[in-house]
Amino acid sequence: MSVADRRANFTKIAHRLIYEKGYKATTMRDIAQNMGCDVANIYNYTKSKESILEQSLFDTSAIFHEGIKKLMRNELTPKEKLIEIIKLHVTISYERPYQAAFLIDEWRHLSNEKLNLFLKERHQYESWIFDIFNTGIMSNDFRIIDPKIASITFLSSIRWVHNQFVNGSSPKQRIELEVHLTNCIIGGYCS
Amino acid sequence: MSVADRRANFTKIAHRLIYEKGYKATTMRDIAQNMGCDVANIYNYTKSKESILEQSLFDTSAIFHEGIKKLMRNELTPKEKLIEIIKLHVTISYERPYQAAFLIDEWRHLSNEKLNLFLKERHQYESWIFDIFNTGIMSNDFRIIDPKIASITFLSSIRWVHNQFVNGSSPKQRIELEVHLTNCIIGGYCS
DNA sequence: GATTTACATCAACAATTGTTGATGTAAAAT
DNA sequence: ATTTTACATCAACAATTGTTGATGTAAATC
Repeated sequence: MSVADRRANFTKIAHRLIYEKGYKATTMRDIAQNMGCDVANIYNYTKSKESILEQSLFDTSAIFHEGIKKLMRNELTPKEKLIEIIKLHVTISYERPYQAAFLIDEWRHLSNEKLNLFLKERHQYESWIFDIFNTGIMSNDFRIIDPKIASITFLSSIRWVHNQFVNGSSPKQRIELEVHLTNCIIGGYCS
Repeated sequence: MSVADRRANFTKIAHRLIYEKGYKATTMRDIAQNMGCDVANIYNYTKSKESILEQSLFDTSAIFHEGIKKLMRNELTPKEKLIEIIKLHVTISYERPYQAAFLIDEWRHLSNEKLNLFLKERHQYESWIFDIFNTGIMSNDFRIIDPKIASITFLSSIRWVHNQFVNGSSPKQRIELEVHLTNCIIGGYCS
């Protein structure tokens, strides 16, 4: 096992535990036990408990931002943009289900300054979604509805996707989920 | 302030804190401070920290079960049943948003025996939803889709509703949300 | 009026928490 | 061959945790 492998293994174990028990309920001793080593040894892999959460959150947040920025530049219709965003969420949730979950369940355990930064990033992401609905409603691509409610419900219906992938899901299931979500969105929002 | 009022006040404060910070991160001293009294005094209102969570979870779970049992007895079409379930979730989430949130976010902090009981209740609830989709797909009321995926996505899209009500929402917003959810469901699942 | 119930404070407990320092060894890089 | 990096253990810390017992007072019930 290489150095990189061992570090990856630590991260994987830590993320799995935090996912299963929650950040607060996961102790450094829990992680150590699951790695088969002493508590103090954990600090060879991470600076602190919070930095585990911190890195995961901001890494994954950045991936979401990259994805949405790319598709916002393209000349897609509002409907096509929503479909691309669904794909983005499914892909990330498939590739890193634990970390996708942290973005929803564990961000509040960040310390104050990091928390503010995180909330700022999240708000920006939500604004992009809002804009898509706002534009799409004005242009008659979507049904007439409060764009705020629409963007919130849209986000909510794709936020939970990671749950389907935490126990290992087949590529086929992934496609089926993506298709279904796309159908629901089109059926629910589009005119 | 009557005795009942004071107990209700304690419950309200405790629930708000647990909602905001999470069960593990909320200490008995936090609750005491927000009540303006000493820590030990809290134990005049509750047997233990866990019993606060326990009571909330099983109380609210019972309300959901009552609601769904009643509508399953009625001779409704699958589509009408879904609409009634949406109403049920919106109503409960409107009346007790914190407790609705605990059903999703905090149940895992129950101790072993209570946890098993809770999971059993939840599984039963999910089975009812599954049955509705299974029936509705066979009868051509719904589009052709894996009933398991359908029931999971359906539940996911109504699970978050409490978020809209935690900071006090107007009756008008409540109606608008209910209408929108109904439209999305009909558009997304029905043929 | 006497008694029970509800509410309050203080001090203290045992357990658990994240983290550090001292110390050592095996592997990698120079 | 030497030095640095990575990994490991042990003991201990200060702080925080849920909870209890002793003790007292005000309010409600009888």
